[in-house]
Amino acid sequence: MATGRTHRPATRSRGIPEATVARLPLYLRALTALSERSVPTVSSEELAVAAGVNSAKLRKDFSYLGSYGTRGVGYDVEYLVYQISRELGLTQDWPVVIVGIGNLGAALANYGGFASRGFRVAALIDADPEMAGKPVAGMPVQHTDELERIISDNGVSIGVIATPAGGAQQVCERLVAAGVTSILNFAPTVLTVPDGVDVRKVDLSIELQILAFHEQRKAGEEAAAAEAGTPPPLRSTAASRKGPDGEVPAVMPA
Amino acid sequence: MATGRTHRPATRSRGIPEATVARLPLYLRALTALSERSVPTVSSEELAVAAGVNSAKLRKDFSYLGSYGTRGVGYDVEYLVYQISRELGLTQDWPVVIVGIGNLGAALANYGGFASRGFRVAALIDADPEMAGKPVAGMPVQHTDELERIISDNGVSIGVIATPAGGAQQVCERLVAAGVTSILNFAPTVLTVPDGVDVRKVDLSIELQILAFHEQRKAGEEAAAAEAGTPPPLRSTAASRKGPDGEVPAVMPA
DNA sequence: TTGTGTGAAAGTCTTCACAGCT
DNA sequence: AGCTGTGAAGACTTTCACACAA
Repeated sequence: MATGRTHRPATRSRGIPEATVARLPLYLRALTALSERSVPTVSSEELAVAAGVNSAKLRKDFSYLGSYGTRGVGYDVEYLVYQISRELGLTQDWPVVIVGIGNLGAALANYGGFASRGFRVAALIDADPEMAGKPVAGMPVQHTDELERIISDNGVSIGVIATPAGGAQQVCERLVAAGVTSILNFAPTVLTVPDGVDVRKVDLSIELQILAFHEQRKAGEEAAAAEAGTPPPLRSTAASRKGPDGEVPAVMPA
Repeated sequence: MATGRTHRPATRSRGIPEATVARLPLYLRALTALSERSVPTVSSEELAVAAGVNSAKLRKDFSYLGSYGTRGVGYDVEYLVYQISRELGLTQDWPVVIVGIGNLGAALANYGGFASRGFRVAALIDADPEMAGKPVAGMPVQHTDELERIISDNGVSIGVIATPAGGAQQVCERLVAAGVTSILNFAPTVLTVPDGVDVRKVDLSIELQILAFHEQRKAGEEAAAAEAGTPPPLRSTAASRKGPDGEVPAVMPA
C-alpha cells in the first residue's frame, strides 16, 4: 500500500521514541552545517560531538529511523539531512500564526531561523486595535477578530502563543476551535487542550528556576566541602545533573 | 549562606530527581496563584490539576522534599510555597546578565516575570557600540568590553545568552571565565562548557520541529484512517494541509 | 581495520495501589 | 472517611560492548 517508498527496512515498528524525536532537530542542525561546508560523510562520533550528545545515543537514535549508515565509513551527510527532514515533516511547508505581538511576539516574528526550515509565518495577530495594520517584521499585524478566518484561509495547524498569561487559555481555545492542533506556548500558564492537540511550552522563568536550583546546590556543596576541609573540586561540582560519578560524598550533616 | 538550616527531615538522601526539579517551578506557580486567592490548603489532586500533572506524580515529587502534607487534609499552601522556594534557591536574589540585546534580548529584559521571583537583571550587554548607553527596559545597555567587570562587580553566576548563533560560544567562554556557572542559551547553537557549568537551552526552531513531527504523524494517521474507512478522530481540521505523500505504512487500527 | 547497528544491562521516571495517619 | 506517602511494578531512556558489514 503506502504510495511508493515501501523501501523502508523491516525495522520501525511505528513509533520513534519521544526522546529521540526531540534530538532529531539537533542532529539536523549539525548536519546542515556540515552540508554547507560540503562535508560528504560523517561518523557517529564526529556528529555526536557537533550535536552535543554521545555517539552511542546518536547511533541508537538513528537506528529507529533505519539503517542509513555505512559500516566502517559513517553517514552520508546529504542523505541523512533528507531522511531526518522527511521524518520531521520539514519537506513540507508549515504555515504558522503568532498570537500576541508584544516584545516577545515581535522578537519571534523577526527571528530568522523561524522562516527558514519548513516554517512560514502566515500571520501576526494581536488583540490591541492600535496594533492592527502596523508592520512588524515586514508584515501587518491583524486583529484577533480575524483569527478564525486566518487559520482557515491559510490551513494553519501550528500556532504560537506569545500573549500575557491571562489571555493565553482563551486564545488557545479559539485556535483549537479554528483548527490548530499544535501549539507552542510562551505564556507562563498551563494550557488545557482537548485530546489530539499537542502543546509545548517555553518558559523563561522555569528555566531560570531550574538553573537556580543547581546553582544553589553548587554553592552548598562548595561550602560543605570547605567545611569538611576538602578543597572544592576544581570547578567540577555536580555540574551535570545526574553525573554517574559518585553522588557527593559526605554532605550529610550527620 | 547555609544559615543553620539543619531542620531538614531525616528523609532526603540528598538528590532530588531532575525530572522533579523541572516540575517544582510549575507547582510553585500554581501554589502562588492559590496563595494570592488566600486558599489555605490544597489536595494533591487539586494542585495537580492546576499544575497540569497527575496527582500520583505530584505526591511522589513532594515526597522527595519531605513530608509536608497532612493525611486526610492536604498541603498547607503557604508552607509549601516556602519549602519549594527554598528548595529552588529562590529565597535569595540571583543577579542575572543578559548578553545580546536584539529583539529577543530586549523582550527578555522587558519580561516582567523575570524580575519577580528571585531574579534581578543586573545588566544588559551588547557587542554593538551603537547600543551602548541606550536604555532598554529602563536600563542602559553596556558594551561587551565591560562584561568581566560587570560579572565580577555584581557577583553574577547566571547568564542569559541571546546573541546570534555565531557569537554565542565566545560570549559563553567569557561569561564562564568571568565566573558564571549557569547559562540559559537562546542562541541556536550547541555550547561547549567545562564541567561544573550548567547550560539550559531554549530553542524556538527545535520546538517547532518537534511539533511538526507530531503534526505530520497526525495527518498521516488521519489519511490512513480515512483510507481504512474509519472516520477521522473528531476535529479533522488540518485536512487542508494533510501529509505530503503516503508514508502511512501498516496502520493497524486493530 | 573501522565504525555501524543492536541486544542486553543499567539507570530514570511514571504509575499503581494501598497501608497508615488525621 | 479522606488523602498523603511510598514500596513495587512497569515504561521509557541511556549506556555498554561487541558482532558484523564494508
